[in-house]
Formats: sequence, structure tokens, C-alpha cells
Amino acid sequence: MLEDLQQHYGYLFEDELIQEINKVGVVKDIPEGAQLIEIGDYIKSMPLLVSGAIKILREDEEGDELILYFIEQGDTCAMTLSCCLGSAKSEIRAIAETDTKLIMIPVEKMEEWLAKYKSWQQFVLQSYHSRMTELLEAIDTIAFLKMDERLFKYLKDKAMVNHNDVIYVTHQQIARDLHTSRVVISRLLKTLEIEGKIQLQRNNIKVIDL
Amino acid sequence: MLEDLQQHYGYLFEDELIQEINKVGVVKDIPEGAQLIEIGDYIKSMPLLVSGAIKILREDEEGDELILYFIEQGDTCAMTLSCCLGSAKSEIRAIAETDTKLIMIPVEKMEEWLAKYKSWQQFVLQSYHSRMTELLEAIDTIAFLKMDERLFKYLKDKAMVNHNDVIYVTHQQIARDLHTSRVVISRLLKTLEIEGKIQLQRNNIKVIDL
DNA sequence: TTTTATCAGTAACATTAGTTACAGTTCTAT
DNA sequence: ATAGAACTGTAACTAATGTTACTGATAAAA
Repeated sequence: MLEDLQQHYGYLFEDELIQEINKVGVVKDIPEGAQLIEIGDYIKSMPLLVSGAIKILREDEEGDELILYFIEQGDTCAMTLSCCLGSAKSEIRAIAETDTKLIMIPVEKMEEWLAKYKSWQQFVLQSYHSRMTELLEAIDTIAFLKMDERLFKYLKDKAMVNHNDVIYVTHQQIARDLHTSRVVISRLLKTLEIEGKIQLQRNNIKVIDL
Repeated sequence: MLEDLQQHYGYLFEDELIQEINKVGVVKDIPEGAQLIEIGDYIKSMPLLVSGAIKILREDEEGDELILYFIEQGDTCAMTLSCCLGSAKSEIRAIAETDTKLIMIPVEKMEEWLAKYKSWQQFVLQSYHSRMTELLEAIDTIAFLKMDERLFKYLKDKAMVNHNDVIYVTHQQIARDLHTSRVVISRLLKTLEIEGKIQLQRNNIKVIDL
């Protein structure tokens, strides 16, 4: 774990803090598709993203889903939660988009470190700020883009976080993420293919115009 | 200012902090309709909301607006900004919904107090969390509700923050806030009136079904 | 190999939202 | 008092999105 920490967080945290994280942190390997957080969950530990990517979803009362954004390995924002502090319930669902490696940190330590380490405080505030920005971008996407634009953005984002221009996903799954119907997605995908932006195959889509 | 502070923030902050705020804070009275923050502004002071209400808007490249939420006097979340710390540009526009009284605090102090006062730290984190929740609610509204539901919610929210079931606003202004056209709003308002949920007058709307 | 389930394509239609155009009303300024 | 501006109502139409229904293709299971 120590190498991971030094490699991904060494430039952010002072040595002493890295040591502390090394002491109390628990490494978790999450397979693709596994659910990390469910809506309503109480969060008792905070994940630091070491590698992989996570998909963040919102859901309404009727169970309709909507993707908010992906959290990437490279992101400074490794914080999946706004709820760690204040021990509130999770408002979102988190699913591993790829195989993912996390370091879990107990909430108590989080709060302790806020007072103790300036770099930790900076990190937490910075993470909040990033998540805020991501939420605003999600709003832009939903409010200002039409479905075909949203779809193409989704495909590009997904290709990005998977480091692969071929996306293995069904039309039905896309429809769920974008909160629309399968038929609509099939229709728009076909149009994107005719425009030369993607290539369609059963169970996968190749993004051309990245 | 001291009374305002003690009344609205006394239960949150220790005396010593209240005194500090009293020393460096500047009271600002903002008339209804005045713009507090523009997109792209650098924020050099953070507002504590003492009385009134503020409307938070997002805008895309083409200048299309969209309301995100109102910030109310009663809200624990008096923080209008995610950008104070880290001196980032504002991503949103803030407009006084009613006559509003603020206490402005310089950014330098904000950061200083984070280390110094536990209660301040709690307040900042709590505020981030509230704003997060508000953004998620905004997403729910845009993503999961149809325009007629969004409109009615908007009217109810507006009546709420104005402490008045009669809203003084034109159809065109509503259309701008909800990012649609005036004709659509007029049409849906008429339907709501027929359903007995509102009463329409020139330049004002009475919300019946609060 | 046959059956079954999943997936994708497409047509036809319904609903919602956005646009254009115009008329009538109310307010404001001259 | 009158002209002009702002506001609202409504019709007619277009565009975007959602729904239903059915098809053939492919993959997985029996």
C-alpha cells in the first residue's frame, strides 16, 4: 500500500500523513460492476482512489437512474462522498466502472487529520470543490444538451475512463444511465453511426470521433 | 452587526469567533434584484446570509440561464460559494431574490479560522454538504420532473422564500429561470389555473395549493 | 442441436416541449 | 389623451422524445 500511497498521493500529503494513512488504511480491490455505495447507506469510511474508475449515479423515488459523472484515477478528487463528515446518508450510488483499487480510511481519522494536517484539510476542501464542479457539469449536460449530444458525450467519457475506444455495453444499459428508453438510444446510436462518429456491434460500440 | 451575528450565528459559533467576525466583517444591504456574483468573478470575500434570500443560477455558453436553487435566511447553509477557498472563478450567478442583508468576510480570515476554530471548520464543511444536497435536488428536478411539475415546484419555492403566496413575476422571467420559452410557461400556467392550483393576474401569480 | 433469452433495428404513433405569429389588454411616458 | 411598450392568451405548427409492437440476429442454456 505504501508504494501506491507515495505514487498517487505523495505529492499531496506530507510524509507523516502518508505514514498514518498507511497505518489505518485498508486496501480494497473492487471488481468491475460491483456496487461500492448504495443510496441510503451510512458511510463509515472514506475511499481514496488508487486505480480504476467509479460511476456515480442518482436515483429518484420510482427507481429511475441517472449518471452524474465518472471519478477517475487521475483525478485529484478521490473523494466519493460528501457524507463522511456529519455521518449523513449517502445520496448517491457508486459502482465500479472498471476494476478498482481503493484505500479505505475510517471517518474518525478523517476528522482528526483535519485539525492535524494542513495538507489533508486542503485535500478535503479541494475534493469538495471538484465534486461541486462535476455536479455543475452534470447539470449543464442534462439541462442544456439534447439527447444525442448527451449520448455522444457519455460514450466519449466512458471510452476515456476505460482507456479504450471500444465500449462494452448494451443499448439498454446506456438508456438506464441516461434515464431514457432503449429505443431512443438505438435510434440515436444509429444516427451517430451514419454520421461516422461511432461503429456499432452487438454488445459493443467503437467511438471514432474522440 | 453584533446582534445579527449573535441572533443568527450565535448557536453555531463560539463567542470568540463571533467577536472576530464582528471585527473584520462588513455588513452589506443588497436590494432585491441586485446581482451579487457573476459567472467568472473571482471571489475575495464570503457572504454570511443574515436576512433575505438569494437565487443561484447557472448559465451555458449561449447565455441560456437555469435556476439551481434559492438560499434562504433560515438555512444553516449561508455559504454562497465553493470558490472562496482555492480562489477559483465563480461557476454561478447569484441574484438577490428579496432585499438581503449580508456580512462579508475576507477570504484570508476564512482560511485562518479553519485552523483556529473547530466551529468554523464544522460550519464550512456543513455548508459544502448542504450545497451539495441542493445541487442534487436541482438535478432531480431537471432530470426527473416534467416541465409542469418543475413550474409548480418553482412557484412554491418562490412563494416560500418570499414569505408570500403571491408572486410578482412575469411569464417571461419564469421562462428564463426554467430555461424554456414564454409561450410554454403561459400554456402550463393556464393549465395549473384550470386545475385550481394557482390564480393568474397580470404581473403576479397566487399560489393556492401550497 | 434445439430451445430460450437477450439484443438490436425499425415502424407507427403519442406526448411533451419549442417556435412563430398574431391579437387583445394593461401600463407607461409623452 | 394618445402612442408605444410590455404582458398575456391562443392557435397552428415543428421538433424532440417516449411508447408500443414486432422483427430478425446472436448468444447461452438445455
